[in-house]
Amino acid sequence: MAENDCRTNLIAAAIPMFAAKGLNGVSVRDIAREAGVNLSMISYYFGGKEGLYAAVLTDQFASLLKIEDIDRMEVDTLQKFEMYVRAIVTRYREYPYLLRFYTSELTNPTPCFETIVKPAIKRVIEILITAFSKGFSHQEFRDNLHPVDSVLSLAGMINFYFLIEPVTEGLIDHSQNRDEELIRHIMDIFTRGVLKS
Amino acid sequence: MAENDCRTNLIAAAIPMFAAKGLNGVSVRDIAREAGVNLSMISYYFGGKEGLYAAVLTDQFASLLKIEDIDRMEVDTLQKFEMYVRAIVTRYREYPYLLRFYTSELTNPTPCFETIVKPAIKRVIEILITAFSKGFSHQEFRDNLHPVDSVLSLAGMINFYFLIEPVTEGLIDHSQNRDEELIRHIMDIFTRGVLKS
DNA sequence: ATAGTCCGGTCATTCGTTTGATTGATGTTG
DNA sequence: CAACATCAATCAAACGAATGACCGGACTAT
Repeated sequence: MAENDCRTNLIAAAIPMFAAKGLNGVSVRDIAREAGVNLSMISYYFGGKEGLYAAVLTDQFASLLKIEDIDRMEVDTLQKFEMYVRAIVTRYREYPYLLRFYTSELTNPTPCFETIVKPAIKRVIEILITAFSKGFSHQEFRDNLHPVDSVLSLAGMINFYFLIEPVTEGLIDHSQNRDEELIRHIMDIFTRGVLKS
Repeated sequence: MAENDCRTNLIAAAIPMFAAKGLNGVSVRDIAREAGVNLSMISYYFGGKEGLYAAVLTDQFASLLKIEDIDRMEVDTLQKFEMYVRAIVTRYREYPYLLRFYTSELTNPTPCFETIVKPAIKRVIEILITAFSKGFSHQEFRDNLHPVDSVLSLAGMINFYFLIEPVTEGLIDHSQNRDEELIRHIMDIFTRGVLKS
């Protein structure tokens, strides 16, 4: 049997459960049963329920840092923004539960917020601000734009689209088929919104 | 003694507690203690913990329906969008915990989501879509825009700004002083983003 | 009096954690 | 080679604490 099987099974089982109901909405017994593993393995491998939750969050948010790559690329500002939007969409498709942890921690923060979630999100926002400021100093954007507001507008458009899905599932097709159209749409509005004339 | 004092105190105490930690993150004993009220009053007035939570959500989301007014006003489409953004900002200032319930239910839905939260949010989105479609048929907006995507972009910009506050509090001033600048900024990007050339 | 309101106390569950025993694989020693 | 020791991994069982719900009685104002 593969080593660390218990550990792996526990994390795999915990991800969708914590994502759906939050840290306090799931019991360790439910997780252990779902993982097909003995209850005490949670304390054994993770030091307790919160440790398992922290391991899940670490796993999920590690993927977000692929966005670091954008910071190092030699492309123009608007291309960087499109790469960001594309990266977010890709992340949420690869990690269907990431956004749940993202917003759950923003709304009902646990001790993991300060240590895991906030640094990861902050890093992404800072990368966007840096990109915007560079374009701004090159006079690409309108003078009266505020870098943080502008960047948060873009981030809001793409993140909110996924967040609001439980409400809009009857109004619009949220499948992967439409991702390209969505990206084009958001970049279209944002580009015309910030570019000069 | 004021009538319904217990009931009122319980709701008032429960709002910030449920908002901060979610339905499962708070115990009825904590709420009762904070309200200065006997524990059994929760069952007496609300039939249990979930009943109290439902009462809190009903109270919070009732305020959102003031946005219905926008639907009936005889102003042009872009003005309606600005009224929406203004209404959202005003709601979040008057009800500092509304957004927490909003996103908490979107992320970790309770039985209240289908009955209280989803209908309220859906109604607001439909009002925006109606407004957009009207402007669209009047050829105000660019042809290749999708009504739902466009409307969600606007809603995303303003809602995400407040949602992300715990991360950006060091980067930008989130006080009420800057609300007008924020509204102008978002409307600026959105207007240029959707209007014809 | 009596209906509405409030309270202390208690119920059965469920919670997260811990214990002590057992397993099986590996290494060590005579 | 055989007997023993060591170790991490796993298990069933149990722990005490906390949970949400509820009961019967007491208070209060009409």
